[in-house]
Amino acid sequence: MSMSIPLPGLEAVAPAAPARRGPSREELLEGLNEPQRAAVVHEGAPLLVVAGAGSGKTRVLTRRIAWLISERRAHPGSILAITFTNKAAAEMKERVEDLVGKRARIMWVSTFHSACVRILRKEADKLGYKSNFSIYDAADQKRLMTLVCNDLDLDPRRYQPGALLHWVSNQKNELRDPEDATKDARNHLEETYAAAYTAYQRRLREANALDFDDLIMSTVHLFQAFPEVRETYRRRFRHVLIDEYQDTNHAQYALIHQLCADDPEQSDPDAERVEPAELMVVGDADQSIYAFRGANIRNILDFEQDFPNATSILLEQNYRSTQTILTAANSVIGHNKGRKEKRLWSDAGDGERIVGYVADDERDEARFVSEEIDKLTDEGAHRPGDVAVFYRTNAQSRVFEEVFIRTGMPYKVVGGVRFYERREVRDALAYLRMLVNPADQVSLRRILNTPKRGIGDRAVACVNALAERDRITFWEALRRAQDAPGLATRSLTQIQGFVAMVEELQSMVDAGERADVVLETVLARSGYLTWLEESDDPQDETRLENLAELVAVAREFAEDPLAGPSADPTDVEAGIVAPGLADFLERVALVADTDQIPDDDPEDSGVVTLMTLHTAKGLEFPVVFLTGLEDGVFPHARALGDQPELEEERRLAYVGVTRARERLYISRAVVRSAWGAPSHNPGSRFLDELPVDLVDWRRTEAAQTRWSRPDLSGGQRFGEPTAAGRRNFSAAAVRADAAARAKPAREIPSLEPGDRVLHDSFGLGTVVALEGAGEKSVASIDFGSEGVKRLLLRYAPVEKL
DNA sequence: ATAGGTTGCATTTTT
DNA sequence: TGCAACCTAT
Repeated sequence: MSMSIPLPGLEAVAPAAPARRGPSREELLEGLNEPQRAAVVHEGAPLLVVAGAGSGKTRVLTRRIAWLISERRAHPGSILAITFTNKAAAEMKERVEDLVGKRARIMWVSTFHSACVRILRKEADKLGYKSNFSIYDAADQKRLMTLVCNDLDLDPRRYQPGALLHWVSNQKNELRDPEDATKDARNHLEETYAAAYTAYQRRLREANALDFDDLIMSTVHLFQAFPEVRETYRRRFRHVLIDEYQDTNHAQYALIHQLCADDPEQSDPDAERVEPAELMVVGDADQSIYAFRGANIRNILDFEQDFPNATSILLEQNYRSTQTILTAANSVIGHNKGRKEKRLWSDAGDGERIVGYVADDERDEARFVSEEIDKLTDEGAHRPGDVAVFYRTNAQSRVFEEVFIRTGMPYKVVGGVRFYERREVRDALAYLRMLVNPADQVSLRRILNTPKRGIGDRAVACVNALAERDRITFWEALRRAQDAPGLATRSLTQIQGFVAMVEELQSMVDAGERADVVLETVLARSGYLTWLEESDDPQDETRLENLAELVAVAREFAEDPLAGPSADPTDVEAGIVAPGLADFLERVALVADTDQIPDDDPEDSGVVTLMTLHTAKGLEFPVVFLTGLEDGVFPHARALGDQPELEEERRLAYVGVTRARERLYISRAVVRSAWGAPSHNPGSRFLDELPVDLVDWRRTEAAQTRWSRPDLSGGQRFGEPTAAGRRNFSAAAVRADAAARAKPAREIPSLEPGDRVLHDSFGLGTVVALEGAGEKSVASIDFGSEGVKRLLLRYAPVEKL
């Protein structure tokens, strides 16, 4: 009989007698309001905590976990808590640890993705993966999809990798595998998409890689296909807590369901019935702003139907903002249809009125913001670090930066190009990834000729041809490059040098060398450092610094005994594993960034924070400027004609407003330059949804139109350069044509159907047909997986073999 | 192999 | 307008 079996290692560290006396009941409930307490002590049925903005949901989560451990004697290893960021997970863990001590460490507090990776590493073989699989992020996905598009010879104008990936992501979020997608394709477009999905997924598998969406989907599929595995985890996790439930997608919902709902098909009917885990989800439908990424607001709206007997608790008391700000927020969000009524309230008093400003243009708006911050700091009321400026799109940050630089206002833009997205950082990580997982073709090909070592497209094509002929991985083909037909001796020598270097580095990894040491060796041995050092591009200076930073991150990681989301603390504490290179890579793949948000150090006055509204979610600032409140900007133009999208924009506005603690400013520009031409924008409809008496308009449109009326002919004049650009286009085409004609004709290989040829980028091919003669001769050549191409022989870099 | 020109693109992005 | 990716000419 299979009783509840803890996972290996659990008993080993289960503290025999926790010496430390836990917190008392009173301590755990101290300072909580009634509904918060109810949520903390709730037992049994699934619980939905509807937590309005600033209502103390993190407190509820941490206290509840502490309560479970210390009052209800739950084993910490039986707790699974899911948050949306690793940062939030780390904070939560720390806070629980403060309450109940070190034993809290063996809880699983992580993101969906980290938790799934942990499960998948253990069970990878069941799905036909190796446990050293790579995790592909957006950039890797794009590279891979681009390869697929070339493979399938898709018209790049009709089928863009980005659009295909978006579609694939949706499929995965809906748990639909390539077969499902193919089966249900309704038209040619969908068939093509499904074919791309199929090929993309095959390539991922060949690379022993999973993308972000796969992490969730594969775990769900694993639990579906292997009931005994599912049961293991169902038995293990007796308490499941999910934060930000409104942002879950269907796949994540399914995963929760597999763990926490009644299991109709328990694998062993004789087994003692496993009671479903106790589930608590926390969220706020009004703050659901990620539908565009697959989040499904229905998950939270339908919770009570999805989980029978569910109860819900409403947290409406806000501990963050003034009543004025909350009334404004309630009023705006009240315009959304079909939402469950919720009214935030505070006993902190009304506070300041909201300040409104209508600017002439975006410059004027930025100037107003800057001056207003100056005033606040001069008065001593606030420091720059208290202030945040929010906007709808990243492009809007530019004017603020320009004006802030000029006025000497210290600021920081959060978002934009991130550390781990920088080219040099990605290169370095690609090296590390291919060392751990040589099948990882995307990483391997990225660094094969970076820095330049004379392994160009042509050599790659030859090796790739060999890989396909012999059905081996690209890496295997590199090792056997001497067998590759058509490979120049020089290229072969280079490849052999590369292979030797990689094998040497791999032996370091196999010996368990620390991540930072491997990284430093990679950078030195590959010639990457020398390459940057010898470059005269001033940007490469920064690149070197970034790499130094990356090494520092790796070192810090290697020295942290509890590092690595994959490293089960259970194992680490038992001395089974130390964090290695693979763990470092996992951290880097799953953790967005080293903290971008400036921390609030009371010692210095800090800097103004600039960010998009999306990034602002979960944060709070004493002073908030909500800018660009114009129809077409915010709400965004693409949402104007669409009710659901408009409601999501409104939730975004709600999120923005509720970030403010004391002072809220709202502003808009009458004229705003949007890519080239200036446009006249009407005020945001959200402005009309604010109670009039709450807003102190410092300047209105009436006041400003009197001075300057937007000049429509001016707009046309601005439009002209575009037309000039169009003319340019044809002139350039003519020039290019002339240049082509002037160029001496290249020698045209005489070909016959059946001839074998080598093409610089398509690799090996067979001539299928010929048309035309002399300079106009065109050959149709079958390049195998690259497809049949029609090539004008005068230009095509083909060589008869 | 690489610079320079050309084209096309332009919401939001916790993982 | 500003950029990034791509292509092409050297």
